[in-house]
Amino acid sequence: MEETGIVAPRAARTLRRTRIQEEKEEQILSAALDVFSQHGFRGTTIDQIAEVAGMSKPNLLYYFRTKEAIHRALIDRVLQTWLDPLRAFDAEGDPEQEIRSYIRRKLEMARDFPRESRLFANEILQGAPHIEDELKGPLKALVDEKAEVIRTWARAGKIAKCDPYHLIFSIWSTTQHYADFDVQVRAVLGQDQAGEGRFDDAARHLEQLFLNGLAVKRKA
Amino acid sequence: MEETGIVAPRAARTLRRTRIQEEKEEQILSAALDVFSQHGFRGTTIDQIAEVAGMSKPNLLYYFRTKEAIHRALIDRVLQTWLDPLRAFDAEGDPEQEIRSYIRRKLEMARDFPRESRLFANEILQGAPHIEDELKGPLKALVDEKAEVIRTWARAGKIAKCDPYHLIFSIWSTTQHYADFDVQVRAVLGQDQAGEGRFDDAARHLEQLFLNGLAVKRKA
DNA sequence: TGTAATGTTTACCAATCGGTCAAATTCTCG
DNA sequence: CGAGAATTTGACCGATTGGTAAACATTACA
Repeated sequence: MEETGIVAPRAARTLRRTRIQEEKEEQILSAALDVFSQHGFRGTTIDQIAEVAGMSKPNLLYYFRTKEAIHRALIDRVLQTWLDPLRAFDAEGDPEQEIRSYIRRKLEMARDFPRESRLFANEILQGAPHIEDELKGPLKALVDEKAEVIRTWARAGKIAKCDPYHLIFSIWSTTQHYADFDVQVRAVLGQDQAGEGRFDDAARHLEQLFLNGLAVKRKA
Repeated sequence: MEETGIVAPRAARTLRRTRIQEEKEEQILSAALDVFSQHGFRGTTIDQIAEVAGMSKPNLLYYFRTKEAIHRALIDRVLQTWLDPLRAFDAEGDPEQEIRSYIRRKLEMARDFPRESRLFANEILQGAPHIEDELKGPLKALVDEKAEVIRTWARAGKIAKCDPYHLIFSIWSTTQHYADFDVQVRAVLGQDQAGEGRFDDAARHLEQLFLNGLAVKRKA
């Protein structure tokens, strides 16, 4: 019946959102982000979310009627902001600077919103049952558009010829790796890298990698 | 009581494995790989595995006493082979060729063993509760060793100076992306890329990326 | 202040969860 | 074949699952 992710409380007659509604829904979504991003949709229980959110299960279900509704609300919200950096990709800008800042922005998101990244990763890993249409529609359209920009740069000789789609995949995977595989990254780097310094190192490394590669040889 | 992942059937008095044991355990592990890699540990039910394996739940539990035992057996097996390509990294070899074939090997694994890759990704996403020690011990040791090799190459001027750890992360993430994020990759590329051609494109792209970067500018 | 709408809790439900058990069946090997 | 081991099954268990019903408490607002 309901189509929206965020569902009005059952008893609600009005369409306006109360202060309490605002607060509680925020609590729930934050708690759900914690749990969903770690255990995936099926591995998450409503009781778990309710406990993290600090409320009883029926109370939680007063705001979101089903587990799916919570999940969809989260996914919608994340999808909306997740592609902003790519949207910011400017065809008129300087290629080097555009790529550099795209990498930096994606890396900042991995650092500042790791739960969102993992939620997305979990969804894709499970075969994207809830967002297949989003991927094939809006996402593909956006990537197609930006791929054309990159291709133009390459044709103009501003960057080396390359497959723009796989280039985008490479930027996505390398940056999101620091959110999704954080545990592994920490384990390998050891605790000397306890702080956030690894993100600066990663930024330097990725900028060099994408702009210069390993410089083993040159075509020209 | 039991420490091993693969548990001998309860009634077994002998230590030898029967032909049936061999077959059934293989069926179970393959089915479990399907389900675990898609839904993670907590999202997977024994009934599900049993159904995919084509046997009853009690029958399955005759071969593996608990859900955890199945999962551990799988993880152990995957961990063992997953790092083989990195182990093959040869300090004496030609840097360009070593990196090239490492990328190719990892990409082949993403193509041929996507379930294994996703199982691993799921485990890491969930905070690596079952393999933290493996990561901090054997994995870190191996990476430390190979990082030193890369550093030596850089010092000898054979490749550009770079952070070897983040270089390895980059290779891992870009290659595994084609297994873990397969749905997204397919969605973005469209069905024209229905076959396995995307792996060849990816190989070409990644070789160029890592060896030449985008060649926007040169240090020298 | 009163009252209707909003919010919360306790008790509960059917279905599914991981796992057990004993009986029934099939296999192996002398 | 026959006997003992190995395998398979159905019936079952307590705990947990997603979700509901209704009584109760609180809030907003006329």
